[in-house]
Amino acid sequence: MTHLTKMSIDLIFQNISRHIQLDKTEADFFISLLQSKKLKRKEFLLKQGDTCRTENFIVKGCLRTYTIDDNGFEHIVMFGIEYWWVGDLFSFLTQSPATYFIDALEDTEILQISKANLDKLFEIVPKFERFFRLILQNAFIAQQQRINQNLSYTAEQRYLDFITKHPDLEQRLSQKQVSAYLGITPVFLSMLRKKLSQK
Amino acid sequence: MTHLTKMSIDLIFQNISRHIQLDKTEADFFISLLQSKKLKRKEFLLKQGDTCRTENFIVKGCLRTYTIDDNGFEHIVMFGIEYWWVGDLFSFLTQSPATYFIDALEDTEILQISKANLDKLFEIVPKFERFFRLILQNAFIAQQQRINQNLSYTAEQRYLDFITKHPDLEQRLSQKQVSAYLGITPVFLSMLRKKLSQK
DNA sequence: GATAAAAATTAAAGTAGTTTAATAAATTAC
DNA sequence: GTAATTTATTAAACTACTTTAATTTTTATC
Repeated sequence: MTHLTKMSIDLIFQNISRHIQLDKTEADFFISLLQSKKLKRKEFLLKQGDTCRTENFIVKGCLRTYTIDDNGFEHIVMFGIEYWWVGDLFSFLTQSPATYFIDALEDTEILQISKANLDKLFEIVPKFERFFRLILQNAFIAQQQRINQNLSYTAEQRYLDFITKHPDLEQRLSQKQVSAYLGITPVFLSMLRKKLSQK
Repeated sequence: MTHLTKMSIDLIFQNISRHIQLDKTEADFFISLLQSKKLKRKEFLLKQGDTCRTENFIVKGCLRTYTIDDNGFEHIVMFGIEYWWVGDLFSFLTQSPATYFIDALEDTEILQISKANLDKLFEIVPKFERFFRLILQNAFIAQQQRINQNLSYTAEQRYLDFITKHPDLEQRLSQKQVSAYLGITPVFLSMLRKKLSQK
C-alpha cells in the first residue's frame, strides 16, 4: 500500500463526476476511504478461493479476471484497464471464497475500497448508491451483449467485433489473452488471423 | 392495462422488502407509479427496433428475452419468471431502439414502471437507488457466471448445470427454448438427452 | 375429437473449431 | 547480449456440434 498521488485522485474524480456531483466534504470523505496499491506484471490481485476484500479502480495498467478449467485452460471473463472497476463481486459482497483469479497483464496501479468502507460510504453519502448503480448498469449491458454474441456469432465474427470495439485493448494484449477471452484456442485464432489477412 | 390486484401488490412488496424497508407513504407512492398488464402466450412485450418504455416485474408467467440472427435462429439471453424484472435495459435507459425481442412463453401478468416514473421514484425515494443496485448486482453476478460457463464448459456440462440450477424452469420450457438458451441446436440437445438417459 | 401445426427423435453427412506436434519468432531474464 | 522461456505459426488428424431430411410424438385449434 502506497500513498495516493494527486494524479490518481484526479483520475477517479474524473470518473465519478461523469455520474454524480460531490461537494468538497463528500469528496474528501471518499478519498479518506481509499488505499493505493501497485501490482507488478504477473502479480495477483486475487486468487480463486481467497476472499475478495476490496473493489478496485484501475488508475493505470491492465488486469484480467479469469478461471482455470479442469484441463488447465484459462478463460477470461473480463479485462480491466484505466477507469474500470474490477473485483470478484460475489466474493466481495458475501465475503466468501472467490470464483475468479485476477492478475496484472501490465504493471498496474489501483485505488481500493474495502467492503466496510464502501458500506460506510453508502450510508453517509447515499449518492454513491446511484454511482455504483450506474456503473453496474453499464457493465450489465456490456455483459448481456457478450452473452448474445457468444450465442449468435462464429469465432471469426466475434474476433472482428472485438478488434473493432476494442482496438486499444487489442494492441496491449497477446493473442493468447484475446483467444482466452473469445473462447477459442490460440491455434485457431492464429488461423483466423491468417485467413483474414489474405482477404 | 388492467387494474392492480391486491395479489400483485403483495407480491412486489414481498420482493422489495427483501432489500429495502418502506413506510406507508413511500409504498403508496411507489404503487401509484405502476401499471398492470396481461400478456397472452406468444404475445410480444417488446420488439427489436421499438423503444423499451418500461421496466417490468413478473407477477405470474414466463417471458424470454432473445434475438434472431441472420439465419433466422433465435438466441435467448434470459428467461424471466415470477419475481424477476425484465426489459431491454439499454433501450430503456437511453430510450433508443431495442436490441431484443421479449415475448410470453405462458400467459403472463406484469407490473410496469415507465422511465419518467422510475426517475421520479429515484428522486423522491432515493432508497430505490439501492434496491435497483442490489437487483442489478445479482443479475450481473449471474450473467458473469453464464459467460464463464459458456467459455469453460461443453454443451453437456452446460445442460446438466442448467437442469440442476433451474429444475423449476426446465419443467416449464420446451427443449427448443432450452437449446436456444444453451447455444446449441434442438437436434443436438435431443441427442445429449438420449445419451444421458442411457447412462 | 379430428385436423393442423409445432416439437422431438433419429440417422447420416458435413464443418467449425480442437488437439497434437514440430518449428519459428518474440520476449524475458540474468 | 545470450540463454531460456513464452508466444505465434503451420499442418494434419480428430471431435463436438450442425445441417438436412424423414418420421414420430405432442400440443394447439376450431
